[in-house]
Amino acid sequence: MRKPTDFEEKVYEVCSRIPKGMVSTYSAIAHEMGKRCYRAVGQALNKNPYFPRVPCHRVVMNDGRIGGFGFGGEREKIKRLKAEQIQVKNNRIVEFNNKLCKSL
DNA sequence: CGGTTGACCAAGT
DNA sequence: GACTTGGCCAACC
Repeated sequence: MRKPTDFEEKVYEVCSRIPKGMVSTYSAIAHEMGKRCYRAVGQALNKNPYFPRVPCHRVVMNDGRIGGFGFGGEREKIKRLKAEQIQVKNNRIVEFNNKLCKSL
């Protein structure tokens, strides 16, 4: 396994700050780092060496879509989200604007 | 050091 | 609604 870069560590750190029952977006995390590297954020989460520690399933697209998930695919991600009272309908977060946590 | 690859985004068709 | 295009940025080869 490769050692995570500073960039990736920052992504994991920010991601771990997302409160339970809330979600954030790749764009928001990138913005928190003062850059627009939303794609790189996604790649960092795909590797995600700190799986249980970092709740990467709370990170979704800017439109409220699910996006992807390395472990088990979107199905598993939706399942995990439902366990935190975040409901997903037709591949979209229900009341996404209400659950979204933009400031970390 | 140039080209390809993504858990992306926005605008156009 | 879906599909395509161009842009974006770090990691990888």
